[in-house]
Amino acid sequence: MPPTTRATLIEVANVANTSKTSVSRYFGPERHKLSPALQARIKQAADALHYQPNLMARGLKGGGSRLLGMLVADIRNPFSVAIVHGVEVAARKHGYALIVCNTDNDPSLEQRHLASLAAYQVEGLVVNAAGQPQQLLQTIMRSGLPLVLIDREVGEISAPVIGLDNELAIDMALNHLSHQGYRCVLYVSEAPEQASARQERLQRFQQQSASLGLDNAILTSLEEQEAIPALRDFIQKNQGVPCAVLCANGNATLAMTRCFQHLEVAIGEVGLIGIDELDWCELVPPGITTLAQPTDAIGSAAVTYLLLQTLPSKAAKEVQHHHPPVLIPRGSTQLIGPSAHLSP
Amino acid sequence: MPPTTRATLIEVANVANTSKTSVSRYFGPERHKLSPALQARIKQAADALHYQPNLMARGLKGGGSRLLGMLVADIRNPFSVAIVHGVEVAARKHGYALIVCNTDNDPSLEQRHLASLAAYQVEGLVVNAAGQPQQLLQTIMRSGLPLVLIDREVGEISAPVIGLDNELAIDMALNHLSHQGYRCVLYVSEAPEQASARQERLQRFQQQSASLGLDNAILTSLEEQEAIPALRDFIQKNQGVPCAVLCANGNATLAMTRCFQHLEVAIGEVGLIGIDELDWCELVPPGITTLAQPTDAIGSAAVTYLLLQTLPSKAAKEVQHHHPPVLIPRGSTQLIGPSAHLSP
DNA sequence: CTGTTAGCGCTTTCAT
DNA sequence: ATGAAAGCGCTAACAG
Repeated sequence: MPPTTRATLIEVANVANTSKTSVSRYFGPERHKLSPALQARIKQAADALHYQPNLMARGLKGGGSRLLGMLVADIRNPFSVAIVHGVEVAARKHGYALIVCNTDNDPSLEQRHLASLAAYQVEGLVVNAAGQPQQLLQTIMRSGLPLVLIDREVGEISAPVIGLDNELAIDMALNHLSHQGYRCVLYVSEAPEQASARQERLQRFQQQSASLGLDNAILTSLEEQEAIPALRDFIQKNQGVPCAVLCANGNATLAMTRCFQHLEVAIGEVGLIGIDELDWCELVPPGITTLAQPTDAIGSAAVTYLLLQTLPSKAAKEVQHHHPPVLIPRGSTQLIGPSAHLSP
Repeated sequence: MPPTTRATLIEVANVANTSKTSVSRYFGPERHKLSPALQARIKQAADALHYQPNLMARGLKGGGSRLLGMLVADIRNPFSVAIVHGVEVAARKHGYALIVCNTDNDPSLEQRHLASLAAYQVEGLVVNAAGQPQQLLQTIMRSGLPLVLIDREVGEISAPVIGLDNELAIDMALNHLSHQGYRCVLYVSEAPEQASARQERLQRFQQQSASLGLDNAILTSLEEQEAIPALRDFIQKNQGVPCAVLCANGNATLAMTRCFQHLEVAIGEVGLIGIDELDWCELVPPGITTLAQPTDAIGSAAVTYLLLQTLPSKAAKEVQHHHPPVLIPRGSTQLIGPSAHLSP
């Protein structure tokens, strides 16, 4: 028994006593052009040999690889995973398999992954960038490979960016906080350089908190050494005023929850709301209010967009780029205790 | 500018005024056999054309696809993701890319994915099974494709199963609980049929809890309708005796944490320990004790094992199959309050 | 060192 | 309705 031996078209053809062409037709979209008799013979032979068409070889000729590629900045981030899941489901629905590369936020790894995805002849690329691989993406786009960016722009790249409606998200958060009676809010985000979504959120926060008449402060580090004193100062400076913290993403929510606990600040008394819904947000008493991202919709939109580019050059502008979040109110933005449970 | 046009070996050869072979050599492991002058010419031509070798075509001849395939039962489970990450890192280290398929615990999807992974000519398969795709795996193995199972056996398949040392994990949990003063423990697991790891853990629990002289009870459902009354009854029946709950995996920990909160049972007073470390375990007061799985080690072992099978038929039995967990003690197994902080 | 010549497994005209 | 033959982009002997 030889080591790695998969049956080939030819072997099937021989066993079925016919030609390569017919077997090929049998496994392609032209099966109906074969006589029932031949079909039966081929089926039998193929089954007997456990034949599986070799997609690599198929891709080589004309057929295309039926592969989509995806680059993720951090696969251990639940948000990223949710997006991957969305993309994968959508890809499958269209008959594509997905090859996922995780860059662990390493720009050089990102470059290498990008190169190898191209090398694998993927027919489309979904990129959640860690760094700013402009050059590579530029040449990739020029080569005609459909490209979609998730969540983050990359330099001047003119590919569509699909993701959360960041402005809406900030507005919803701020309105909620304001409506719940908080008058002053600390915005917490990772360093916003290099990530357009972070910039958009931050900027909108600055505009809107002002126009809503909310006092505001900003923290752009999640390091405990910075975050803990920042939170403490924020609360002290605003004694008597109902304060809240708005976390720009799941990581920020995690970090700030730790800070609250470290400082023994009562969650809710000082409000806490975060973008990104996480398993545990309902578990940390009294429950953390979140804005959930519609990850499946985003993933699906990404794939739809890619595939549209493949087709005859439809304008393809019908794909939604900015997806609205869903507010999940919990105790962490309940200023007055368990009353007023029915906030809008 | 034609749509999807990647440069080919031949074009590079033409531009560089040389032959296919030389260009091929340049991109293969024999670059050093080319004169510096030729190398320079080729490099220049390749750069100018943005040439990327086509891995599909390469794989077709002899080279192999340099692809590993992985099947995951539930990609949204943090444990699975951690394993994927481990496998991916290890694969990359050996020069392989990883194509990940998520089955969403759907056996029929699992079948289809398995087939397409084979079709993509992956050189090895890491499978975290959802169902029991024995037949397919059987024929896949017979075809000579290296196969490794993660965490769960599949029927009679004789592939190695790599994962946690389940018996050790249960022993560690029970010893810890016992040492902390708990005398009676409820074991919570999802339905153990179909998943060998669950069976092993459950069985070991039954043996060891008995031999340690601990009272025990078992719950094999995470549904609130069953779990809440079960937990309540368990506590009531053992009033006066220090009770604890042992969760067989992350899902169980999540579910039971909800139950504790629902019933307003104080975590710690009734102990709580779970297999699988999760982000939020330190956040739910007073912190939930866990046994962390060494996911990177498991992923790495899986890849190592696959690759060993590829090589000359070394016995390859040196790969570790059962990996020890790491105990992370927290407040949830602190029976007496914040004293005795230095448990072993 | 470099080029020539066969294919790899499959699809696809173009005949029959 | 079926088959023969010509590649797809690349690697791998085998000459020079």
